[in-house]
Amino acid sequence: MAPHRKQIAPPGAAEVEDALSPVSQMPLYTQIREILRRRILDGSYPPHSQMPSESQMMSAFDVSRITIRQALGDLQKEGLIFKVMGKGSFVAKPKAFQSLSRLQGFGEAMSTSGYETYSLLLSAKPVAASAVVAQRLQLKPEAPVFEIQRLRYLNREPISVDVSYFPPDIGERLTQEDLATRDIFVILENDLGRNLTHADVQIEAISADESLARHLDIAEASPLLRIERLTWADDRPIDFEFLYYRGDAFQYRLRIDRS
Amino acid sequence: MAPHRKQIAPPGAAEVEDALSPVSQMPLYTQIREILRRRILDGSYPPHSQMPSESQMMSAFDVSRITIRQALGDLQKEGLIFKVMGKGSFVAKPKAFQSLSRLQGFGEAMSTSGYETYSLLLSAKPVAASAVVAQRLQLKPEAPVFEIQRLRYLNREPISVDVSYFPPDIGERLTQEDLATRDIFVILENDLGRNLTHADVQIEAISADESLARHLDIAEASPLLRIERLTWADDRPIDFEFLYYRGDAFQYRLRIDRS
DNA sequence: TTCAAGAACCTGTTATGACGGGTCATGTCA
DNA sequence: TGACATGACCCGTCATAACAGGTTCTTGAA
Repeated sequence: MAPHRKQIAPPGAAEVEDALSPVSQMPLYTQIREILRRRILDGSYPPHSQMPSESQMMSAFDVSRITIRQALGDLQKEGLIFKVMGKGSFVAKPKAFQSLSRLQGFGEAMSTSGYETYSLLLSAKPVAASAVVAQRLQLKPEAPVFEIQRLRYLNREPISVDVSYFPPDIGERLTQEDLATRDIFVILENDLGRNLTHADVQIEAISADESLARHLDIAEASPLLRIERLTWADDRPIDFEFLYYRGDAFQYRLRIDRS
Repeated sequence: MAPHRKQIAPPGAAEVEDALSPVSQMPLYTQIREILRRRILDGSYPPHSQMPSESQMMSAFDVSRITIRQALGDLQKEGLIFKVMGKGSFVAKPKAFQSLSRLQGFGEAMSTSGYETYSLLLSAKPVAASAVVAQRLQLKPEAPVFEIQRLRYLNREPISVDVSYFPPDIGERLTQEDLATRDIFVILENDLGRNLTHADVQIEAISADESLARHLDIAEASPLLRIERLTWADDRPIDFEFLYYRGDAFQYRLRIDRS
């Protein structure tokens, strides 16, 4: 048999509840995972409800169990569902703290708090992806990427250095936009029509090196928040950023729920 | 064949580099995952080094590829290794991290990642609440509160100083518990029957002062993550903490959703 | 009627086999 | 010598097949 690259749209099968991406390049388990995610988020599968069993999904999507399990496993590790042996898979309680931890651009977040922000474009040029950048953006090492370096100001004081990496096509389009006053998130969504879904964030503390200290107008070795943020649009990484915030001028705030 | 419940210690096979748990109940992939984790943590597989290929591990452990892949997949999810298609699996730069998506105690979070933690009790005594502490715990300034200072270790290295404030009744009961090895969260929930609901968190970067530097065995002015965390139980603030994490050894990770 | 043994499902674990597609070293040909 | 083709090797994806062990409902015996 030739299982590979089979797409999930079965010929003339109207009884399958969901028409999957017709000619998608994505793996089957990814397609199924996204369908299930959509059903959970739009309420088709309400919180605490039991999902169809693995064998039911095997029939519904016409794939093997290993494929279903990979999709479910992804959702489980995300925390969207949980499984109970002998019983089935269930929709987890939805996170109710999104108000305080929404994926927002810096300007978006600050302007709603009444702060005044703008950016100084330090550089915008194509470069070869470093190992980390390539891995995060799912590209080959040394693949061409677009690098944008900005210095962000809050109330006329420099507060952060942002180094962002984009796939080449996106980066080119961004240079035509007004990066000084507009958030990249807003440009990606409104002008480029990308559907931002979520971001993975890492936060740590480092010392400012000479370059960062000069840009941020602080002493060398001052403490900085270093944030690594990978933003996803429809399950494609679209924006990988290093953000260096002045430790004396910025705080990250959020609310965390006990599951 | 009867593959299930086979243990990994092959009869009289001395050439297998690692004698696996002889009569373990654990699944094979779990055993293999833990062996690989130990090799990474003890330096047998140094950071950035390439690990044996999946087929080599298949032979070495005498299991099928799906089993190896499940073990490697777990380690990858944890961030302990990363894979590059066409090349192989590699050991990631080690750095402890904690997910911010769930409200967890430090020990809870670390032990699920296979790290070893314990605490050294620096002090535990009643004090008068400072302005900030009183405001957060909704008490009058100078009201009596219970202060607990601990030095937390991760893999035998000091990683954070925790200063916690509790209402007096709670503080007294906590001193009777084993604060060295048990999470305060767990004690509050299980022993004191409190229903933890959420926490408000602030994160910033600061420089280590002399006292923190001495406790954490780092140079003065090294970068630290300073976390202020107010934990709530049924809409009453119950635990206010200052956490000072070494910037070179710890990071926070989270996923933020758009909308 | 009560209770225990199954039956029927469910997820967990594992083996085997296959093909797709990326990486890299090597050898061949111009 | 240099560019290119090739093959060995590696991870990614997917199918099929089994058995282990937990949950739940049915059924038959005491």
